[in-house]
Amino acid sequence: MAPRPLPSLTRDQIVAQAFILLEEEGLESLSMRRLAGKLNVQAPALYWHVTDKAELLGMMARDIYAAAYAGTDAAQDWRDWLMQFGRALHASLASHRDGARLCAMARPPSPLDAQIQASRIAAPLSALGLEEDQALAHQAAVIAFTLGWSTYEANGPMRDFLRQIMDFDATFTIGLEALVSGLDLRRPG
Amino acid sequence: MAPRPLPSLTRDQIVAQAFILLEEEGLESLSMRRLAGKLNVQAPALYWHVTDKAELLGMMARDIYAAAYAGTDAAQDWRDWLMQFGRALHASLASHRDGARLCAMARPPSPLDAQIQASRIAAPLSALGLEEDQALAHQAAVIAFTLGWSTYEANGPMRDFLRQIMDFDATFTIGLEALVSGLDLRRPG
DNA sequence: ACCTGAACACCGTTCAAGT
DNA sequence: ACCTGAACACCGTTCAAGT
Repeated sequence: MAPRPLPSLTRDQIVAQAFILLEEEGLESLSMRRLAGKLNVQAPALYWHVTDKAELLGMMARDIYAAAYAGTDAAQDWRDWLMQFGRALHASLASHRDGARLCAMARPPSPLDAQIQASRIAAPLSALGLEEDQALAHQAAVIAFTLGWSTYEANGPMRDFLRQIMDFDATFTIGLEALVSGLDLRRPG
Repeated sequence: MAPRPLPSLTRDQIVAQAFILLEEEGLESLSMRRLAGKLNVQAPALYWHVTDKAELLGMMARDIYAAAYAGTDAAQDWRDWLMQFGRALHASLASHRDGARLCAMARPPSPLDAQIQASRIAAPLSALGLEEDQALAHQAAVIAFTLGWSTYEANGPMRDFLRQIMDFDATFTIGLEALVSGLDLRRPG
């Protein structure tokens, strides 16, 4: 009765619990009301910490991408970096139920200054010798391929069908290698 | 042959009206109730023609893919076919509001026999000399890349951000070319 | 065969009011 | 500052009943 404890909600707590709920029930059942229930709070309470559900999903997607960057170690060259990053993103998307669908529908949080953001994103590849334009284009290609692939992988019936006719993980790696090799061909020199 | 007393609903009508509603209001507002309203019918009436909303979305996704295949003409070789198909799919996804998100969440309709379906899908590339395994793997790679790319393109804030730092269409084509070239490298001979 | 009316069990979000 | 209670305007889906 009357549970009014000192620790109040934080955005991090909300996101963490949202991931738990996602794992347990799937994206369809990830509602603000259920999430609030898990946090022993009424649904409107969430709106003090978060502007709307889209922002919450955006924060979750941000975490999934962040895990991919964190899983990409120091690389020999930009091709190595892209391969590592593609595999890490693939793993990160697969590590959360409906991770790919979540990222497919999430809007990016806080549109900061585009140029600053761009050079931050390009930084790891720039450090390996790519110009910023190329760094962004190549990374976008790898993300698109990986997100698209993971989308199919996350689609139950589609996955069951494709599993019967190909080795899913091996074919992903082959495709990723093909993409990175192809990007290499376009390099001057 | 036998004349019907009144023109009743058909699945095709429902799908056609769903595309109109999608264009006008977006995926968020594509509800069974609104769709029924547009068809001058009550919502439960739709459930006589369609098992559920997921099936309806599946039929819409099927049409989007079908347009991509229809937009792929006779090709010189399998690389040409993949390039054409990638561009046609890109165009088809972009031609409907939220087309990529729709395909990302739709489940494929009617899981027929996997082997039969597989050879149907592989047919155009098999005719150009690819073995069925390669045909499926290469087509899956192109679809994944294109769907993933279109997903970002359809994401309003993300698109606005990326537009500032790259030429979206040109970079798509470059990535697609890189992917297909890279697949070519893996060909024996 | 095909559709309506009414209902069930939900949603996201707002907002005055409490603490 | 942080949360509740109550409400608004919706959802997808089921099902008995009508035609």
